[in-house]
Amino acid sequence: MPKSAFRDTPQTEQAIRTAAVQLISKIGYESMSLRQLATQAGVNPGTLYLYYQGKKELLASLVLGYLEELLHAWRQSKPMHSGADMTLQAFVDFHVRYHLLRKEQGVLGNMELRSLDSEDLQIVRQARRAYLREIQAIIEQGVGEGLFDCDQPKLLAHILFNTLTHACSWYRADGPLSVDEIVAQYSQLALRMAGRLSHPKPNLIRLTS
Amino acid sequence: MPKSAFRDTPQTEQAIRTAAVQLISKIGYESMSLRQLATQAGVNPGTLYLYYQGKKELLASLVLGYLEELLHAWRQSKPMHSGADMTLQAFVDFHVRYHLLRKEQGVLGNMELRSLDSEDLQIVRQARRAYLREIQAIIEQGVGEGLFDCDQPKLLAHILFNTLTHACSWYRADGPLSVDEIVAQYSQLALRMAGRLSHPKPNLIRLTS
Amino acid sequence: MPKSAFRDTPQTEQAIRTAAVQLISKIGYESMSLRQLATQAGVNPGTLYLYYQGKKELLASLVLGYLEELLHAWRQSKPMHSGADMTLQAFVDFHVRYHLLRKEQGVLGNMELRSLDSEDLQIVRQARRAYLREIQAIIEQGVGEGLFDCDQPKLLAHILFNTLTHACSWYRADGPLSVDEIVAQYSQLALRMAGRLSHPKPNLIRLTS
Amino acid sequence: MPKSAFRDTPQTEQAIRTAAVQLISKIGYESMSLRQLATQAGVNPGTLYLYYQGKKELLASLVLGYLEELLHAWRQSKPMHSGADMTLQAFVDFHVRYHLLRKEQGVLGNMELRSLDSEDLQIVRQARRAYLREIQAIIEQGVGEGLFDCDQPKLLAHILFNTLTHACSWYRADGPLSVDEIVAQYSQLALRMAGRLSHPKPNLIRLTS
DNA sequence: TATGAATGAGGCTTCATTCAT
DNA sequence: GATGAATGAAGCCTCATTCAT
Repeated sequence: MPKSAFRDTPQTEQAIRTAAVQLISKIGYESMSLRQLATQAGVNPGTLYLYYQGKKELLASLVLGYLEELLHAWRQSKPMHSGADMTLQAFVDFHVRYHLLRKEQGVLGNMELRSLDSEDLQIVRQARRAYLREIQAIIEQGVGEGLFDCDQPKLLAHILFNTLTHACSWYRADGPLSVDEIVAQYSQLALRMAGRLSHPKPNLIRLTS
Repeated sequence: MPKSAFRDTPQTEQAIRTAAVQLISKIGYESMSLRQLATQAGVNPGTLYLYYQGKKELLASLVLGYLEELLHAWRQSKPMHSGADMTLQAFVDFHVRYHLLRKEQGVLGNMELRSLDSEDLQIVRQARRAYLREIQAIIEQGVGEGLFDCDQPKLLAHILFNTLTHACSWYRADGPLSVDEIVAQYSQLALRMAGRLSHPKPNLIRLTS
Repeated sequence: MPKSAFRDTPQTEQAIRTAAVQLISKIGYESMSLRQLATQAGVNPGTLYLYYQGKKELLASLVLGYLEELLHAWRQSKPMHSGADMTLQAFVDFHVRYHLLRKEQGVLGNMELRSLDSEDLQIVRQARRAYLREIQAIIEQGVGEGLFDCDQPKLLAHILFNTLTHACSWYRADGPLSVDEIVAQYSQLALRMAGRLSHPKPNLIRLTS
Repeated sequence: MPKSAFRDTPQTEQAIRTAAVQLISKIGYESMSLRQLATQAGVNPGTLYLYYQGKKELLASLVLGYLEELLHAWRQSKPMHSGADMTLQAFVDFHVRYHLLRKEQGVLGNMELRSLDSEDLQIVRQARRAYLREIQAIIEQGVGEGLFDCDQPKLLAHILFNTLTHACSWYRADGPLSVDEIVAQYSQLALRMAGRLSHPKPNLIRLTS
């Protein structure tokens, strides 16, 4: 499983990115000082500027990297030729599991992006939209198949993303629920939110995607 | 509709609180400087310290005030002697509407509270738990009545709070959906998440809560 | 034993003065905030300005009061018609005892007066000089009587004042030396510093002061 | 004449230390703002924090440096194999001259150390004690040699330090007394305070310290 | 006489950032 | 590619002081 676009990034930059994600998830982006980050990454504060133009660009890059990797990973693991209900379950499994195992990344997924420049913001939003479209597509497929009932697939995709990502804000490895159990919970929840019909209308002939 | 404990708060303090909520919702707590806040509130920076011991205590007070007012308002408006499905709908209606009309407050409901002292944090968490218990109670009532299907009511309450509050992070007054429509969407969603049974098992005699 | 010029000072002002001396001796003049002082004195910060024009004037008044009271008290207790050696001993007894029993005042006696306005400074210095002249007079009397040996009486007075007042900076009520023992130590020291002659030159007729 | 441990300190730090000693001696530690200090040292306020953790640590370092340099310098210049009276005179000569030529340092020697952290305070006190022990040793040697009469050598050392250091609080280069004359005055004073016996008891065999 | 709310200035400190080496 | 010293701006907070009541 490739580490996405940052596979062959120099060691120093990886150290910075890893340290940044950890720090941001622990104390928040605004609270993280670049001195702290540099210390944690084991480099000099000035070094950060060899890789990023400033604190904001670093954040943009992290969020973007997160979203791109997420999308990439999902595309790798999503099932082909499945019914929408199966695909949705696969998605929930993927998304929740991905974040529970990378709790630090979760904060990037739910982060308020108020700190970004509007330019960076647009790029990030685009990447986010690409991922949301994947969810939306599943829902629309399900509606088309008569499996789901949803009249605002785009909105639901947005809400689902928020709800699923939220898992990692309360999950504790030593909590009462295992990862599998949590995934199961969210899986059920997602199907319900999508209005999965117990008895799909089988006769309806769907012609469009 | 009571304005909570801060109804008869001195004019200056109200100005501070209002300005703080607006600023925090716009640029975030960490990004808000007390100079900014003072300017927006129309007072001198030093004046803030006549009302709060510091920036953190201000945040704690705001979040606490928000949670207490929220709980109070809900207790005022919640229907008595209704079935759990009706009550849940009433709750969604109340909670979503409340936040859509007070978008700035919404950020307080979803805010990471990393900035708080552990003492303040505990108080805030307690207030939050009190509100979550209200949701949990509805779900449990519904399960008891054979209307809902949920084996983790506490968790669902937590998730519901997050999902519903999330509404105000994307709602635009000039967007395509009206408040009523949004409320309807979330209402349906909430019922689904609670596993509302189309055909509740009427004959089943429930003895336990 | 009258409390000097501040005998019939209003209760509030006395509370302020007492609190101020205590606070200054404990944390220093610069470190003492007027809020602290007001709190300790049990009054409102604004009230201080009914009695003093500002922080500096308060200090000037305290130091002045201290010096005047000191001079007054010494004049009350100094022996008449004694030899200079007896008088010096009486002085040391008085001065050291006075300060050991009023440790807080001691700081006023050794305080750097850098914070004062030059006008206040002059007044304070004048009062200080008046007290120093008392010491100087004793020394000069002793020299005249052939009891002491000192060619810089004014300087010695200055040094003596410093040395004796210094006592209260190290004295602890629970230390190994009693007040009486300390007084005895300083008494001996003072006589030695004044060059007390074991065998005063008795035949020398002194005509000048 | 070694410049102590701070001889080969970077230029910037030396500028800070020098400026700090000057400012503190002129207006006092509490009154000195770090902005003032930075300006005087020709650096940016933030630069101070590259060398010291805060204002208090700076003071601790200055006082400690002063005491260590003082002790070092004295150990360099103290005579060997002299009688206690000669050594005491050498000490007074050294100590008074040292401070008259470095009036700014004098304030460090007499400073109230209320502003220090208790940890720093302990270190400073230890350094101070080391220097006082040098004085005490001279006195005790003199007593042992039958030259001095003093039953509280430790106390006398303390008082002597205060009295001698006090010189620089009134000395003016343009005053009536030259440095040599002042040294002579204090030299006589110190011998007297030590109870120098005109006719030491030569036959008395001293066995104890 | 005394208060309490408010102020403007300035305190110490830390920030993101730069740049010569 | 990386550093360490330095900066200017700004952070939170506290100060002495004023003034309507």
